[in-house]
Amino acid sequence: MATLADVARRAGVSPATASRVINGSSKPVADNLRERVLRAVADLRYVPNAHAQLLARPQRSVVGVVVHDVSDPYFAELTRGLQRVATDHGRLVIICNSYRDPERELEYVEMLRAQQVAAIVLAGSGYHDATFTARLAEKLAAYEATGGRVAVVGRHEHPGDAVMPANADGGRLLGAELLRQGHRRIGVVAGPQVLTTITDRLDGLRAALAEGGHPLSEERIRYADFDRDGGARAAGELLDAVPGLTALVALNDSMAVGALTLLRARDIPVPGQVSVVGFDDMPVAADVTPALTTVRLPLVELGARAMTLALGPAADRSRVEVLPATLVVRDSLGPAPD
Amino acid sequence: MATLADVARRAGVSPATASRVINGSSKPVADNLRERVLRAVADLRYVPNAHAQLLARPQRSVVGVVVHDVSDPYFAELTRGLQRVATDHGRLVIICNSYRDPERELEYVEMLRAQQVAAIVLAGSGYHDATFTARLAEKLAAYEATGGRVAVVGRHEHPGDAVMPANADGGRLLGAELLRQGHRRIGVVAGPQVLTTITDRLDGLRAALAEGGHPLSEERIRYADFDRDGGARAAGELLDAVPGLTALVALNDSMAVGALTLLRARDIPVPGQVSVVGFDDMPVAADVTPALTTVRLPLVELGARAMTLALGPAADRSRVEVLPATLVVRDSLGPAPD
DNA sequence: GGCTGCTAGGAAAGCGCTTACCTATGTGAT
DNA sequence: ATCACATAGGTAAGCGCTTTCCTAGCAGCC
Repeated sequence: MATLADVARRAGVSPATASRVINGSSKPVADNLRERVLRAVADLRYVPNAHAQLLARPQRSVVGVVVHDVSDPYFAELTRGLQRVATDHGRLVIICNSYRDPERELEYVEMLRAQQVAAIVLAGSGYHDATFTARLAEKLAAYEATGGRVAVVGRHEHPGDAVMPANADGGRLLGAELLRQGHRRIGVVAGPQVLTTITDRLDGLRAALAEGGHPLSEERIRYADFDRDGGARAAGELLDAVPGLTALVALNDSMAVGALTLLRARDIPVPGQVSVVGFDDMPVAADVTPALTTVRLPLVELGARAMTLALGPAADRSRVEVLPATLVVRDSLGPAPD
Repeated sequence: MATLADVARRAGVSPATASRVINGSSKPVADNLRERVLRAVADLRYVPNAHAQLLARPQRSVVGVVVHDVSDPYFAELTRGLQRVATDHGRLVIICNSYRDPERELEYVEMLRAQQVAAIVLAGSGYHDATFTARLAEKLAAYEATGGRVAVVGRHEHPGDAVMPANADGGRLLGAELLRQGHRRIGVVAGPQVLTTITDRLDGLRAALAEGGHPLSEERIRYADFDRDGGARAAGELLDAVPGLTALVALNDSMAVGALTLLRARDIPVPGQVSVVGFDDMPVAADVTPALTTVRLPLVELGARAMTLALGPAADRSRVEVLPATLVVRDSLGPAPD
């Protein structure tokens, strides 16, 4: 690897001068020297060593992002927003998949700190686990103490900057619409109960149903894995457990698709006999038949805002932005049968 | 940020000793000293500066990945394989989205070189553009000259290690199956013609049809954008241009879904009147109605193999692994109507 | 022509770490 | 008791870069 010294030697100047030319320093350099340096750079295919640069002038050029899993469409969208803003700021981004393992999340924060990243964005859902939350907060504080910036998306663990989707509002929208269409016997296909995202959505749904005079009873909620199979299984259990069920609320679209699959397998018409609604408005929601009624979260925007907070000027106090949820009406929800 | 020197001072030892206990060096250290160092590390929440470490002992801990777009399910899957292996090797991964912009790809290679990443994995499709290919090869060579490792997935540009999906075989499988089911008037919804992935798939399809005695005529191919809208538009044009068309081959699943949408909008039964096949077997392929017959590519495996090559021992000569494509039969392909 | 005052370029320190090399201590053998 | 040797721990160099500080050279002025 060619070094600055190599370039300087070849150009017949001091490393200081070479550095000044390469970084376009404010200090003026004679044109002939400048040219010689530039030629040497080209000849040697010199690229400055980012680590040495960082050591000499602490100006971080990489940001870290911790998500549950980039290959999940939810995080793929979120990440797109994060990346866009990071790229606009000239930053590279390290993406870490925690696969919903809190321990791994902690490890990654540590590794990112060691990498001296400019900022860490933690995306995903928080956990109902006080011990973990405390340890995470502690690690983040240690990182921030060294000048790092932190922003979280969709989770509450951090006392600083946060961008939140209106999960509870989304649940509320769904509940209200279901009631409006006459549904009373409603089953809920929920994800893992430890995730705050799930409980937030559920809280909104509960509130809307209670306000409408038809409170949700706990035995009509099934906590399952956050994917198709989990959705199908939970839907099956609910169908068996609740006679006369007219609607299924899945707390994300993957589970809703699973529920749809199960209903088709049982030859139950959707929405003729049972309506299904999802959450997140993933691309798949529009592609299935019937197309899913769901709640749209501005994921790209959420990611973009989070990265903007993380990379923009630090605020003296914590900023929390909430981005609205909207109902997307498609075919999978219809009026309740008599 | 606490430094090694801080730790050493607090523990009352030299930086050398502190370094030795922290890195578990082979040199033995007395237990009481070791303990004091460890306590100091804990007290100060010391995390070694990865850049300084890298400068002192050139042992890269980060790898770079360049993809078209992580939020595209194709790359999401690929990336999952890449990440898994990188994580197993204890490496963090920087993911760069080129958004199919060759210029940006080049820039990223440069930035990754500056970051001294241990390896660069270039994923996606190559371009039919000799100038670009040469420039890319040159940049990669410069990077490799500094000890970096390079592997490519799904592209031919690199003289070294490569992992390839059997794109042509996939096209061939589709062609053969179409013929077997009696289809003769076949339209092709292709992606951008500059992508080698597209032309490879097309070549396989062409070969199979030609071997079956029904060569594909060029006016039955429409090059469009690689997404739903492109697929819908191209499908519409083909339907209008080719009377009696009985099958539509889309060169990826997104375009196939677009085609399906268009056919439904025109009330054309699938596969009753027109069959549709896709490529890639993305999750959505199983979710649409009718479920898509498509070609499965082992994407996770492809990514994993590429990262394994990139992180494993260097070979003296280039290794090219081809991973097989398989036909996934679902409902969207039926026999040709009379 | 001699002085001041500026400027372009170089020398060198230092960022945080690892490690080769050296010193001082303790051990065992004689 | 003396010496040789092994060994724990320290000293310092150096990784590649930036930047402060300094020097040498020059122009401009009286």
